[in-house]
Amino acid sequence: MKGIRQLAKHLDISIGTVSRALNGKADVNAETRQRVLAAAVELGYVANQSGRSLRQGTTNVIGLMMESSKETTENGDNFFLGLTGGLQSVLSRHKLDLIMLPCPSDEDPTEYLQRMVARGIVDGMILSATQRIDHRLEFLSRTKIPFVTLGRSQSGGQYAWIDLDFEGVANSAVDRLIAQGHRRIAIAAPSNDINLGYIFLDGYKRALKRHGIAFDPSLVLRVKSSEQGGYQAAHEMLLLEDRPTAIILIYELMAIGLYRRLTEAGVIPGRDLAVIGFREEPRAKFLQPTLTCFRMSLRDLGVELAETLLATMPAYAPFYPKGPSNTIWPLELVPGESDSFKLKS
Amino acid sequence: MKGIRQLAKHLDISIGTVSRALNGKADVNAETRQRVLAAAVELGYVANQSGRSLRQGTTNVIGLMMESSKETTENGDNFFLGLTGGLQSVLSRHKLDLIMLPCPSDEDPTEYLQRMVARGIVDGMILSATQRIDHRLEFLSRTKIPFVTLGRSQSGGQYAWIDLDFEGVANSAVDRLIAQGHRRIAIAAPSNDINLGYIFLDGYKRALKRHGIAFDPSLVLRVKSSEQGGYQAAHEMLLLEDRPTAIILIYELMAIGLYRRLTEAGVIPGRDLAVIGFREEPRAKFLQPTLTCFRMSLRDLGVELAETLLATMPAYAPFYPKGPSNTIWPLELVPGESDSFKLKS
DNA sequence: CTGAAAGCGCTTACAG
DNA sequence: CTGAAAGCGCTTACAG
Repeated sequence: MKGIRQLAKHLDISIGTVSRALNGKADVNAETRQRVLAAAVELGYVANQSGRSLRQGTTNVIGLMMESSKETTENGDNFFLGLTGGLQSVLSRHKLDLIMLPCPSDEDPTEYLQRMVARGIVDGMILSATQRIDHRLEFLSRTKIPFVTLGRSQSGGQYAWIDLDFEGVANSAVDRLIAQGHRRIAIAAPSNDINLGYIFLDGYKRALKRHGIAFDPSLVLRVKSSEQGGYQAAHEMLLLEDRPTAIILIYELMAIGLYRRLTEAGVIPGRDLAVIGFREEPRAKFLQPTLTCFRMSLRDLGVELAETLLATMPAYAPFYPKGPSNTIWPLELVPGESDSFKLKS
Repeated sequence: MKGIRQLAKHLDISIGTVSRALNGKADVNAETRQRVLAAAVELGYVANQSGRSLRQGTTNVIGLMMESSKETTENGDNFFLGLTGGLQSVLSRHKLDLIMLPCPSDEDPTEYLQRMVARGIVDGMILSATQRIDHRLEFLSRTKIPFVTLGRSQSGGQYAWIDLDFEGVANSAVDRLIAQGHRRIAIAAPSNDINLGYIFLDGYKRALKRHGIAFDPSLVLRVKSSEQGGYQAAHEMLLLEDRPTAIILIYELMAIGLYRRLTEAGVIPGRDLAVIGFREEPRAKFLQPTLTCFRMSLRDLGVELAETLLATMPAYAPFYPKGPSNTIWPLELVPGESDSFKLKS
């Protein structure tokens, strides 16, 4: 005999009472509860999750899906680990555990997600790397699994999401560069179908328009979201006939590769070319000259993601009355030396 | 009605036959099996994991425990994502799923592990960041949960582990530096209680002894396993009265911070100071001059970890007859420019 | 306040 | 080859 039955026998009471005591139900004698709690600690008893899940229909587990693409893996990405702290601080309030689900790079993300959901190992999902057309969202909407995404999509209809303020970043960056006299401003955008690339490009176009500058497609450099991509972007930019005087990057690690290619070519950031990076990154802090970029708290973002998800789950919605929400997450400009020069006109 | 019952009703057969067909049991009529399989796909049926787990006593899930310490998080760590590909390629052979379990930095790792194990959400565990004294190993040994660790420990008695060949790295690095005329060789070792620091230090001492060089404790720089730690190591080294002519690093990202501090001080790696880094890292590939370091395949290591774990699990041991094993994982030296100069004597 | 019992969704001996 | 039934470990109406 094992499990709750053993514990009940040990205490010479019924398993029902043990369960109620352990789960903090009100109608349990205070002394009985103490005895049960003490015995549970003593015998190291913790309720088997499969038994609970089967009975309750919930697993008390929230999944964070990650796509371990080759690109991500090779370049390192502390993004997810950075989120977990904030996520867990919220989830632990409700005794929910967080697990990370790495989708193998050779498996279709939608199929992987379907498998995980159908197996019933999570009560809710947090998705990232949202694609412009993302079948995962339709699937989750259809099967009524609570979820929140980091990143907007054209798919999925009404759903909860949080996304970075790409529009704001594009505006700040373009305004700043134009104030310094720049007119030819390139951007390095991801070459895949991730939605943020499209959103950023739109923001960039609108910002240019506001300043009466014509959009030049040749200044949009499509590269991988990686250091190598940054290197590639610099390389392609240097080959342009009418070379831009400034560049905005849309992935944090691009700056490292970009600096390297520029250095090879004798082009000095902040003197010969204005560079504005994306998210502030410890690894990019060591760049010389220091990079102008944007700051945000991964932990706070994790908190917001968790609260937004819980707001969509009936069992927790009362605690988070805001309901399923869509949030644009602000980033704060951190001035560096990489764009601190006025263009001679 | 839902689940297997609904599927069975739809097909007008018993749930037992549905289950047997789905699970590939031999004693099912071929045509029946086809019908079941087709219907399952059509209706999107996948067996509920809680039901299976409860009945079978296994979850078909393997956990990879990660400690998202502040240090790790801030510096980014693609190490785990790099392992997942190899891990999953093995686990998927047996229809096992991999989940990553991030231990919150404010929770005791042993307690976190106990909670996860007691809840019964995994059949086996992969541990990392092994400490010299690591209570997790004793706990897992005691409760007979199959596990493998990345990193040796003094705890836990007989158990399966894989560890990097720190001794080999120390030997190669020291031999190489001494061949170039170096006698004062510093090392930057982690300041926490992680076991690899101790093992590396031992290897380093033995290598020095082999060459008849006295060990000088002041040349052991205890710093954080991060870029900042590398910066700190360079800083401390520059303050030493009798400055070393070479330094060996024990964490891959230290090189980046170290280079930065050296550059600030006008000390050029590969000319004024020989530097040998640890694991080859895409992020460190951009360093100039190129870093001498050690290469290994994270994917292959993932494969080995998974196979070693499965060898300890009765249900899978027949496929991996090597049994619970201890493996020293080799690393291959990749010569760079950072130590390619002969010391004038 | 407590106990006895039902039942969550599966898999698997067992009977035929 | 298939069906009927037991039972994995829990929680929770229900009865007292």
